[in-house]
Amino acid sequence: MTQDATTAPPKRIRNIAELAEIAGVSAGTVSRALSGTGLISEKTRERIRDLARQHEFTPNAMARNLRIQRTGAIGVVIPLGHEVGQHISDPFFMTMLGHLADALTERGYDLLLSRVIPQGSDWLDRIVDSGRVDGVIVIGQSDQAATLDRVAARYRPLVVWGGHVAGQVHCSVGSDNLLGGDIATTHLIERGCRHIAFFGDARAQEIGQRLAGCRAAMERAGMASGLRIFPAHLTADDAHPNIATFLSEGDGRPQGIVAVSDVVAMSALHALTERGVSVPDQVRVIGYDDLPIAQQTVPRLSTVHQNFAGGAGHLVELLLQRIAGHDTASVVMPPELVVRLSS
Amino acid sequence: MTQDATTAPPKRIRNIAELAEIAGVSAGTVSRALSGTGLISEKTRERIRDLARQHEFTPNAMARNLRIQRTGAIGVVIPLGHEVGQHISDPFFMTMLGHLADALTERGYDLLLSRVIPQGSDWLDRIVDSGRVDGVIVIGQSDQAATLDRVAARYRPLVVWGGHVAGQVHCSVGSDNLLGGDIATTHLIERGCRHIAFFGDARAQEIGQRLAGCRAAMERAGMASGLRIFPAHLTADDAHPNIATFLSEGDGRPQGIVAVSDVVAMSALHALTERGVSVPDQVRVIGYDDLPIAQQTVPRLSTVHQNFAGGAGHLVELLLQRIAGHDTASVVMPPELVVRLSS
DNA sequence: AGCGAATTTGCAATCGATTTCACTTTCTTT
DNA sequence: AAAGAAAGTGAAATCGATTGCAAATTCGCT
Repeated sequence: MTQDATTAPPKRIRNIAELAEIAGVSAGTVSRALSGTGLISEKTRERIRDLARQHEFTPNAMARNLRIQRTGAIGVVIPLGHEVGQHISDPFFMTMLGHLADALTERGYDLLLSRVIPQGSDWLDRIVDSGRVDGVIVIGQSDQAATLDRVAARYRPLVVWGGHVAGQVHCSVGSDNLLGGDIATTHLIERGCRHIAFFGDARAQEIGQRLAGCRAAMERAGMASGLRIFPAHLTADDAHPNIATFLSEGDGRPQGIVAVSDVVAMSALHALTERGVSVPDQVRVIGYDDLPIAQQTVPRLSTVHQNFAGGAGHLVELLLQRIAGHDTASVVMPPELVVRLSS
Repeated sequence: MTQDATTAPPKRIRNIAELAEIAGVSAGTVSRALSGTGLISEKTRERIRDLARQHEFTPNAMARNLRIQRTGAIGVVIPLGHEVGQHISDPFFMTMLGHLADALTERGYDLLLSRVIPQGSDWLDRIVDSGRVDGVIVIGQSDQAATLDRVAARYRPLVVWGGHVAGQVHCSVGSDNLLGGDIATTHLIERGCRHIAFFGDARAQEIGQRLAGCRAAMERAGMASGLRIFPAHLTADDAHPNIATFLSEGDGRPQGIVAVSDVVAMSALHALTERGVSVPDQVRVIGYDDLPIAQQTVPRLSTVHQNFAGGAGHLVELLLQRIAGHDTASVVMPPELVVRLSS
């Protein structure tokens, strides 16, 4: 069985030393030729690179990482804290993840995905101390603000997607949830809603902020008592029972729903239409996030736009700054009201 | 500034040797105590573990990986080949990714995400040869079957989500696309459609198979000439122009649409309702995948169910088998017709 | 041709944990 | 109490690439 030497190598090279032997040089020289760093003559560099290509040899990444003390990977953590039922396939996470994958790939980093259900308080320590990543991005604060602050105090390359509160230790990127909740509610008030229902579980920090914004708007309009809270989970299915309760209140029920996310809003929309309640005529609905699906609902969903692409860019940018040893301030982006047909 | 010794360690331990010095033992003993392997007395093990906990010390993963020659990470690759516009946030990828994350985490593996736009034919080689992962899962064959086969011939721990064709080299897990296309089409025929439109770009292997199934069903019904093909992209926005063309055919237009995915179907639904075409009365629509969003459309989408959870489980299971050195056969799962309200 | 300067290359230490082998300590058993 | 078995521990080699330093080669110039 004869093989073409240029396409099928006779023997697989396992490490830099073996290639060095074939090339008749030392391991150090091979390293310099392949990595591009260090002084080396153009001639031997080309010769060794050709040889490496012929033998389909790639230097072992683990050894390299150990030596240069960096991994070239960023950990992206999705904590599913207050929401046991919440799944990683939630469109919100996925939209964020997609943008992060783009931004990180562009800068030459790999993305190590961890989906954790925080138990105790050392879930994040395990990740940052694992030595597998150069930095960590946490998507969403959930109800873990204390843990985030504690770890951030000792581990610099950490940034978090979420809300900002005065005095927080960790560096965060996110939109102004207070303002977001406010403009969503104000919008419904302007459309004539006197009683408003807030669908969301306020144990998560960001959501608590949106609720606060919602409250502020109601108070400003002198309608503080018109706010009713339904602790809807973020999963689509869980919204249905809440809708049932909601409808059971008959004519005294709220005329507007401020949903904590587009997914919850979508679920509410669906449950309402199924029961013959017309949106927006009988009940107005507004979501939060402005995910791609918000444009595909019937009627098309009004919502509060969060700039995910920009946010992902900020997250990565700030993280690289922190990896480089610089200090960074949190970023708060302004949310934007997008009025479509559901409100 | 006095610090509580149990919560705030005086000095950060950098490696196993430093901890060994504090404990008054050798590095080897610390390794044995922490890793759980090897003979060691229960007493010293506990003592060293306590010490490690106090000092918040975790052994360096890169060094460990280098020594034991495994990374504990699986590469998950999303090739965006024939669909330039296709985004990682496509719900299909995300659903799959979510299930994979679950299955891998459960088995103690990390997930290294790569989103690649295949250029040339070495995109996959770079990943499998990077030395950063113990195995690779590719989500979707796109139009890269040749590359997959070539790499699979030399790199064992590789499994692919997608269709199966006779003689293929790589190990795949997926549903029977031919049958899936067939039952979707047959269903529309049974509902009285004489002319049928196929929305999808057949350059991708799986989609070509679905189209073939569609053709087979039409021929069996003696309606081979009633099939029209629209090369719709998988992105939501791209479907609109196709719908426009579709509608411009007036009364001679097809009465049924076989969409290549739920996303395309959703987009079609939306475009149709927006133009006042009633579904399913005037046009029947059936999707493919049965993503969570299929239950949230109006009207709720009929579709061909793919078992993603089971598929992800199979992918991981087979991959681990192959990592262990065993050989594995491809898995073809039966698709299932789910009739809801759009057909 | 010869000398010093500028490049290249080789040698060996290093990153941090694992593991074999040899040695010491402890425990059984008669 | 002594011999043998069993268990625990330490020293050193190992995984594979990088890099500071020294040695060797090439180059330029008179």
